[in-house]
Amino acid sequence: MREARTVSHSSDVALAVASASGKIGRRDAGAAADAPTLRDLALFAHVDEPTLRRLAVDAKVETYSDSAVIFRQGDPVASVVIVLSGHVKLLRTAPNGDETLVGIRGKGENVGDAPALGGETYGVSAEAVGAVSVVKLPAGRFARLLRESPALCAAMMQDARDKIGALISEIESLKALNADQRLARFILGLCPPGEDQCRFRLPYDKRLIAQQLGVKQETLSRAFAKLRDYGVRTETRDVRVESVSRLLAQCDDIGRGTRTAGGEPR
Amino acid sequence: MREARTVSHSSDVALAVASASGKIGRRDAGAAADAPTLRDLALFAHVDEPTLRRLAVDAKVETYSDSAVIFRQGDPVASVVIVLSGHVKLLRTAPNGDETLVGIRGKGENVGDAPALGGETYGVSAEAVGAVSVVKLPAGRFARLLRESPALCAAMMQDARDKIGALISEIESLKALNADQRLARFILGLCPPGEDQCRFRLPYDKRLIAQQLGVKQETLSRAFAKLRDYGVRTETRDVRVESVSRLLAQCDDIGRGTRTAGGEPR
DNA sequence: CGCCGACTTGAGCAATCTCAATCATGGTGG
DNA sequence: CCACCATGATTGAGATTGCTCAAGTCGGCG
Repeated sequence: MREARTVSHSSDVALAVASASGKIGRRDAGAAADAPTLRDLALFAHVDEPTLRRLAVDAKVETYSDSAVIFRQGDPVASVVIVLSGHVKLLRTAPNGDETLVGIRGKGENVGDAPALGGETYGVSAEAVGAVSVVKLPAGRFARLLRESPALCAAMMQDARDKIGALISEIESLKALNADQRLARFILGLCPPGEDQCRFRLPYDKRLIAQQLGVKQETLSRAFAKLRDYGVRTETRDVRVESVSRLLAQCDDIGRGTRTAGGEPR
Repeated sequence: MREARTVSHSSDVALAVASASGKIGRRDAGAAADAPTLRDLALFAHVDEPTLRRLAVDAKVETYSDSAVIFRQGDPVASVVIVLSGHVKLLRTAPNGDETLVGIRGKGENVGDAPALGGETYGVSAEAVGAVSVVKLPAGRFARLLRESPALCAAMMQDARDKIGALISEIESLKALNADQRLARFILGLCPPGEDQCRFRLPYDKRLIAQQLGVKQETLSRAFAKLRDYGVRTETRDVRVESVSRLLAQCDDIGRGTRTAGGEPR
């Protein structure tokens, strides 16, 4: 029940779009001095320049502090929200008040869907996980441009396809995998590609990971413990995977009770 | 003609569509859904006539018998498939061969996503549940028209939004509800709106329902048994719900173990 | 130094799965 | 018309997984 209206900062992004300003791009522009912020987003990579320029008008960058509400399920869709830094969690609230985590969006990801012309409402609530900054593009203008720019349309369609694919994968996970396997898959998804042995930091705390995987925190903790036997070592928030390929191969084994622990053939 | 192994019938739909003005609609009393027009599909309700007409060129109606494969995960996307009658199940196959049901499409529903321009592949397999007839629209032409018709684009975008919303609801179900509650919700979704007491027939067999809900068949059977106490009576495939509103209200109760709720001993 | 939040660990219990047997039901061939 | 089989559905009993409740650890920070 925090209602701090925790937007701590809000600024025009138009400037940033017209001229890469360090504050937003947060990377030394270098040769890409005229590469606008919106253009940097993978989502808009192939969108035509004029459309992007018009999108940038009225675009705003906003920052939120931990647990701040970005929009609420049921609110009229006012803007397209894209994460610039930090993570945003998506929650679905049931009629009885229960909240269920239904997704987490990170850097570069579109938090909602493409807006329709008319007055629709958000199907989920979005809330900041730690400090977050986002770009907001007014929904009305966005919807209009959507009708005029096939490239923008294609981009949003691709985004929708990707989202659908990801959601289907999650359903598959929930239906077909047990907690240990889901965690293994989650870890594998975090490993940088290329190296077989790797080391990285969890993107957010374990409580949130537990919700994402659809298990209780205690169960997640035990799952982490189990994965130690499979070459996944964690200390607090740092993870080291001894062999990505091996973990991937053993994914099926994990979760089959203790019977084949030692690799016993039957 | 084509892989006639499972396809028992294939015909041009172009005629039917070209004369969308209405005469073809229900020309003969054929068995299941014969030669409907594209315009009759809710999906295309607001698409402009010229686009629809061009879509209809090369459109085919095909029928499949039980368990026939309509397309396979990994296959290049050849067409947009829309169900005319019967049901189609969507399966995701894991690298280890496990198949998981990730969706069921019924009459009027688009089986896949909007096709992209380039060579993408299906992310799931589609298989007939009982006898099925579908319209197939060539993917290439569809993708092209998508770029030229904002109305078609809007229609597909809305379809994507709906799908995403449904998938999120399913994830919410899987994460937050137990088997009994999921079944209750499923039943509620089948009740025709309006009446408080109702009676209907399950759309497919309980085995499939179990997969859809992510439980084993035995568990589903016990869940049905439990719902009897809440006014849901089933005999084989017919269902009678004594009070939809009451069931809806009790949805939370169902599944809270036997401890709370001065409940009923059986 | 002591508290707090995040995490871990333990013990018992509830939900679900597994294995197995039984029971309808419908179709089929004799 | 009936014995018989195939399939789906139900039911029972025991094994597992994951949840709940309850401590206990750990690291950081005022």
